[in-house]
Amino acid sequence: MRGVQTDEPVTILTVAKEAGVSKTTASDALRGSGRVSEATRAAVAQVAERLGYVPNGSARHLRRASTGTIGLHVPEVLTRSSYYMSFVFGVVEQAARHDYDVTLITSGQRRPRPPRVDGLVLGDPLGGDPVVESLMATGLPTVSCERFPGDRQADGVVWSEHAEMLARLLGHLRSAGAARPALIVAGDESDWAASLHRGYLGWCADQGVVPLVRRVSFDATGDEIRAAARDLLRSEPLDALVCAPAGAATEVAPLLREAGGDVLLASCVDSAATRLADPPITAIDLRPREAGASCAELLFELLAGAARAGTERVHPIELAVRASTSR
Amino acid sequence: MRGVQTDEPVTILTVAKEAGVSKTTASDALRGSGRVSEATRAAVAQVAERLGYVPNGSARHLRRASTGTIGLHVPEVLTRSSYYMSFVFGVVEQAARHDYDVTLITSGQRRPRPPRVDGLVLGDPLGGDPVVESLMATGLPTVSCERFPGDRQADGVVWSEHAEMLARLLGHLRSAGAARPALIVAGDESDWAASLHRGYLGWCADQGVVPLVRRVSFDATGDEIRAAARDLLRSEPLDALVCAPAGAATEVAPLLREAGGDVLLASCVDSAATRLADPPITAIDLRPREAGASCAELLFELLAGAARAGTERVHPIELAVRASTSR
DNA sequence: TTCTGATGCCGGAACGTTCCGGCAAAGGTT
DNA sequence: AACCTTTGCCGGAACGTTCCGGCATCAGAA
Repeated sequence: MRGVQTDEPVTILTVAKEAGVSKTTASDALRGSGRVSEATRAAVAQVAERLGYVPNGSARHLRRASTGTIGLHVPEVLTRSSYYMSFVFGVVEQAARHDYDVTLITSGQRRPRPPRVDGLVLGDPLGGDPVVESLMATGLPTVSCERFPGDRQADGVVWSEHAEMLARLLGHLRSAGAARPALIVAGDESDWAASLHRGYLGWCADQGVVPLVRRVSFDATGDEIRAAARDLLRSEPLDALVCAPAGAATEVAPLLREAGGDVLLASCVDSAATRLADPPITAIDLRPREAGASCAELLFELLAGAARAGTERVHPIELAVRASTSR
Repeated sequence: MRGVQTDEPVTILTVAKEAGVSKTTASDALRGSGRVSEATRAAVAQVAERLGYVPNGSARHLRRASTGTIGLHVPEVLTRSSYYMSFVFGVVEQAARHDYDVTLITSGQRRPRPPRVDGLVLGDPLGGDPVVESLMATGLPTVSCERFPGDRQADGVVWSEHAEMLARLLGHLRSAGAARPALIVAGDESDWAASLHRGYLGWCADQGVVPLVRRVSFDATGDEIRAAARDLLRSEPLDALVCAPAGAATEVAPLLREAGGDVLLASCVDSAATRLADPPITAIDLRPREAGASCAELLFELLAGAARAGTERVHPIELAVRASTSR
């Protein structure tokens, strides 16, 4: 059995002819538009099903002046992080549900003009990123995951309560015996890092704790992060350390272990690496796949006019407490 | 500045009119088809550039009876593995280079009929996977990464010399003092695991070593893999362990450490987790991103007729020797 | 009966591109 | 000079869909 019939494509004209109606009626019946009797609609639908009719996307998009595609941008620098990978999958999955394709836009390739897409999803837009700036300037409907750290915001924003969750994490550390948890966090070019920093300072102020922060660059290497951790270990008697950047916690874990001292360790980004570390590392699960899906969903609502520009949505995140933060 | 001109789309007719030629000539000039003088070609190209002309993909695909999209399938069970994520990015990147979009096909969603794509890339097709079977039956040009463990093969195959590389790894372990390296590997539903198993047995036969293998399921959990490792530790005095499944090595590392015994450890799949483990774990770098790109490239050559069905290509992989395999 | 409006269906145009066939002019060959 | 070939360009058709406007038919109201 060779499988499907590859001989000739079945178009709406084939369906119409077979059902004994005009192409207009066939189209209306299948689309639910126009005026068609229930009997005809059912008959056409059945014929379409039987023939295995699949509408030609190109023709539809040409007629409709849409592309059937959304663009997705994630910061190039962290492309390899599993967070963004999951995020991408979430977007793709949700887009597929709406019969949309996704075109990946990387910072790497120069982008002289707006891409042929109906809308854009920006994952963690960085302030000052020229590609993001140019995408925001296209005027296309846009949804960003986390706020854009600039003057102008995207038409839709999906964000999470990072500051609040960090406060919960810090509270957990304190109840586990840490008097003064330290923080390693990136600069304010991403709204996520900025929120964490702000949340940390706020918690410290509330609790009467003297802040202990080291800042690293957004695309910090393992060496840079270890240097920051070593610096913390040198300067103070450290009892707990929260690492914001993805992968940072696993990178400093060996350092803390060999330093002895029983330092509690937590990460602001959960991943397979933190889950499988020895001991497993307490982390904030950002649920990236669901975040991606949520961004895509909001974009489609914007495109359909079901949501209006300026809509913001909170994406719930979770705290996964593990062995690394118990004595 | 509001950015680009969103007023009215610039089509090939706009360009033609502006350049003072017909749409046919404009199209020929830009596409490089037909007969156009060099002077005209340059003039049209310049006008197109100036007006920021971007050809309408839908119209082109409609005319050309192509979709401008390729489908990509990866096993659902390991979607979260960073190997597949990198693989996907490799495919997307290469596709973008050819002005193609990529639609992700997951095993999850039921797929009643062939998707509207020009061709398919199958990452690690599993024998018996119904989705893979149905995709292979569509008759669409298909490239698989690793052979399909069934009767019929894809039109193009990109594969790596896993058996040979494993032999090299085993040789390295032996020269590091291991007399009888053990192997934890999945069953033969994937060609990759089957090759490793075969390669291991071959090496053992060559070297006069008695094989020591434990098999696990393809989507083995951490528990299943740890159970296999514990079983090995119990049965024999273990001096070296090679873990085939992605992530398996990092899962058994703590076990080996607490067992003492100084067991050498290596993984058949490199990842951030193995690189960052403590100590870093020797692993085979499958270069997934490049593998994805290679699959996509082969598919495009098949589509263009530049490669013929049945083409096979070897994708080079590398051995990364790290601290986990030295005494 | 005739008018009105709703209902069910349809023909044709349009979306922007590519490509087939054709036509005039220029150049080359007998 | 008559003929053929090449070159450069063009008009029109086609891809498959959606949608605007129109045309019957029929039921109910006048």
